Amino acid sequence: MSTAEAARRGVPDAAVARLPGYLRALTALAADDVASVSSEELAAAAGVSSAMLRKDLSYLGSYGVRGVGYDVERLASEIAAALGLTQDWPVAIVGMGNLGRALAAYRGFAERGFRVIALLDHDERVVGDEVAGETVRPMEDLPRLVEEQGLAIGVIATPPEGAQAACDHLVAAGVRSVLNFAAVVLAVPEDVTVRKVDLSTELQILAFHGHRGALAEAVAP
Amino acid sequence: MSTAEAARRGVPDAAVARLPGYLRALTALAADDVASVSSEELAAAAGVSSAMLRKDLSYLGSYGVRGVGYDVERLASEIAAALGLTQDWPVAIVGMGNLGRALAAYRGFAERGFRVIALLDHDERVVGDEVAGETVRPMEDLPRLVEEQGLAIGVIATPPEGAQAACDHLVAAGVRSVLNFAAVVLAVPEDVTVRKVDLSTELQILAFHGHRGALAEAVAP
DNA sequence: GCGTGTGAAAATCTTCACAGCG
DNA sequence: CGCTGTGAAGATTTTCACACGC
Repeated sequence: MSTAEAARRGVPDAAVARLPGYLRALTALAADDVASVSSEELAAAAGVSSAMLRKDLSYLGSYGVRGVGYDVERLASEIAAALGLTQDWPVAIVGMGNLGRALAAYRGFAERGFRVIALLDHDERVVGDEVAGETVRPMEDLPRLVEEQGLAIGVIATPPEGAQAACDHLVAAGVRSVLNFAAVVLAVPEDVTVRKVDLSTELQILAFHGHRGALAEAVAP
Repeated sequence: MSTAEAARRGVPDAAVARLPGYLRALTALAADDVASVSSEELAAAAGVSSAMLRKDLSYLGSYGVRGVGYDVERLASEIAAALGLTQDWPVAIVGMGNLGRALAAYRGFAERGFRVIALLDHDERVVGDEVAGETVRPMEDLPRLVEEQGLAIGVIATPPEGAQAACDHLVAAGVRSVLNFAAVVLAVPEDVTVRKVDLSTELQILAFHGHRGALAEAVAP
């Protein structure tokens, strides 16, 4: 089974969400010149069970050697291929407030082919500003960025009120992948994928667990 | 069934993860002076199905009225109680690099009882700096922050290399909830809850879907 | 009548455990 | 022999559909 075939079939969402973790662990191993790794070792490095790791990898194909393990380089490139990281992913950040500026300065994008090609804001008072060495552009530039530079991913870092409008602009221009940092639910056509990153939600989930732990302790100390 | 009882029993993790979304939608409705809402309406606002919303709420108790819907204020306070948001949650941010500084300046924490009470860094050249109006403290202050100020949540914004050490410091001081922005898997005792926020993982998942969409199109246009 | 609350069914995800292959 | 790959079992999550109570 080729990687392309595997990708075309259904790799379960839960498995896809773990692939970046495996890839990171493999990259770290490769940097330490480790050539081969067992499912047990790799699973430990990625923080999952070995059974789950093997099952996840089986959705991509059979890239291990029984009785031996996985070739680190080989497996890393298979996972990268499955995730679509052999191509370039031009990214635009929309919304140049506190968060947008922090993201623009963040170097984490550069890895793995995610290239920030534009910073945008709908506020004409912000357009033209210099942020992280780039000039902030108006939203009207989006269609050209998609057509001429293959813009594929939009990052929304606007205040909640402006997020849906920003998203609509991105979608209208042809962007089909959106990473949303704003605390709102975005409405999009079904061929558009949205993922949400929300600090406040994460803190509230932590609060639940902290709270629950305290309760459990009070009941059965 | 009281909220405390419900919290003590198992609310499924998947349901807990959605409660903050419901709470946000309810807060928005309350701000618009909406007094009552149906599961259909609230579900739409939170981006889930109405069946799922009702099931999730049923884990907390029966706070709706058949044939009518939910009282917005009442439901909001029940969910807040279930999440443990009636108490204060002092937060410390560890790591004053780019990301840590952005988080320190971010106002989103202030909501819902999450109060940033300290900014820390292990680098003595950074300790003493002024960030967002606060003086950066050394890691050694952690035990005192836990004892004297009830520090409950640690946010790790260090580079990957320093994340495990930062986490160990937090755990040793008695913090049992950690929000990890560093791209590593943290090892913690099992009574500590860790949640991870990772830009790079999210982008890779988006790449998978973008890639997959393109493949599907190539096969069956 | 209407919309909640909930058993039961369906779908999805995780773990188990071992056959199979190098 | 050792470790992968995988059916089958088990657990969890989501959806369905309708009884129930205001």
